[in-house]
Amino acid sequence: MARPREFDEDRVKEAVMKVFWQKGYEATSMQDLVDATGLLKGSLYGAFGDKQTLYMIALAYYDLTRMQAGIDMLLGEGSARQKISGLFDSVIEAAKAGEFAGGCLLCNASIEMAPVDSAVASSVKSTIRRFQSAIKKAIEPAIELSDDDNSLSGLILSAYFGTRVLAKAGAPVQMITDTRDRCLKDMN
Amino acid sequence: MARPREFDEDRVKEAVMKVFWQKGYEATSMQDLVDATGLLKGSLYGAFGDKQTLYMIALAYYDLTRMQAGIDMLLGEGSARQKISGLFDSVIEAAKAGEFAGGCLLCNASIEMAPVDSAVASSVKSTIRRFQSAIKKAIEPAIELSDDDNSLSGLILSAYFGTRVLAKAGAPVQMITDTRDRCLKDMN
DNA sequence: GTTATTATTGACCGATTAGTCAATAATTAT
DNA sequence: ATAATTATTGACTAATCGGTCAATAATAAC
Repeated sequence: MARPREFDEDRVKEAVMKVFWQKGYEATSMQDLVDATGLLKGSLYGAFGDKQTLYMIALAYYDLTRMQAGIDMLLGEGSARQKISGLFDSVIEAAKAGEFAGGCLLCNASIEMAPVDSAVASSVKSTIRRFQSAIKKAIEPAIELSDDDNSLSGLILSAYFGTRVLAKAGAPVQMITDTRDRCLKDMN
Repeated sequence: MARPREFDEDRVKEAVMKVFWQKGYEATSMQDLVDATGLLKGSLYGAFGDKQTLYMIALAYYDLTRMQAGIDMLLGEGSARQKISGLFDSVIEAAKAGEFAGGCLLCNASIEMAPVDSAVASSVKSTIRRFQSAIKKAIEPAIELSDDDNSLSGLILSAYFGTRVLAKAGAPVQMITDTRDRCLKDMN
């Protein structure tokens, strides 16, 4: 009963996400999003909303695609060691591939936007909770009964975010492998 | 032989640093710096240079004051456990005090600027190296001879940056104390 | 074919951006 | 006093910012 859209919604979300992922919120202009999506400004506003809304959509899409892939891996087949090792290996691969300097949109959003945008803060916190839960489940079989699994999952979570920061800083990959190896050592 | 400056250089650096620390590079306007320093735009440009140069100055001042304080603590008196505990306690205190959401300018710069500004990248990498060296020295007395002190210092470094991210995301303080406690457990 | 509805288009807006500059002021050396 | 030098001032610029909107186009229902 109306004119149909000429674009694929997911392709636009993916393109928007990648721009925010790579450049951050403030450094991204609406023109950047126009260039990346192929849509004109009016269409972007009409279909999705303003810049802040687009950022929330990008964040949700990152959670749905990238973070969920990690969570699925943590909850899937394999030993605890394999899973935690895989977590850090994905950071190493991203850093080597130069995928946006090995960065993580969730991490970037935590630093740039969460402190000044409560909607971002609550979205980020929710993803972090799910992520830590998955880590906790993944390491459960490997820790001693006397151990506190909260503290080890907390350490792995922190270390994971930390390696994302180090990767962006251009620190040597060695630092990431060191971090990974020492985390694995805690799981014998 | 010429008109003397009316401002104290360090006070201006401190003010500039705090604005960049709190808001990041892109979200900070020259007007923000004018407001924070009390200097007019022309004076800022004349005395220090453009926005990018001011950011580098802020970064150097952060290193000189905040990071160096941490390094001095790590290299000073006290047991290894006390020092590493103190590292994370400073994050907890900053998070509780709400000091710019517990953030760290070095960490922010790593994420926002290092990937797009090689001068920032090299400055950040240099500070990170000094910081890890201090951590390594601090834990040396506490680790077994068979241990690889590189990997433990790498883990602590990653975990430290990670807690900075978590603090900015507004994650519960529990996550930071968990991380701290588990790091200390590795040093028995 | 006509109507209703929605998508696309690109010109347009006021505000803000980083940065410049000529005029003026304050100092020291002579 | 005068000259030389540097700091302060605030008006100014061109470009870019996020966001709007009326006109046009494309579809489905009737």
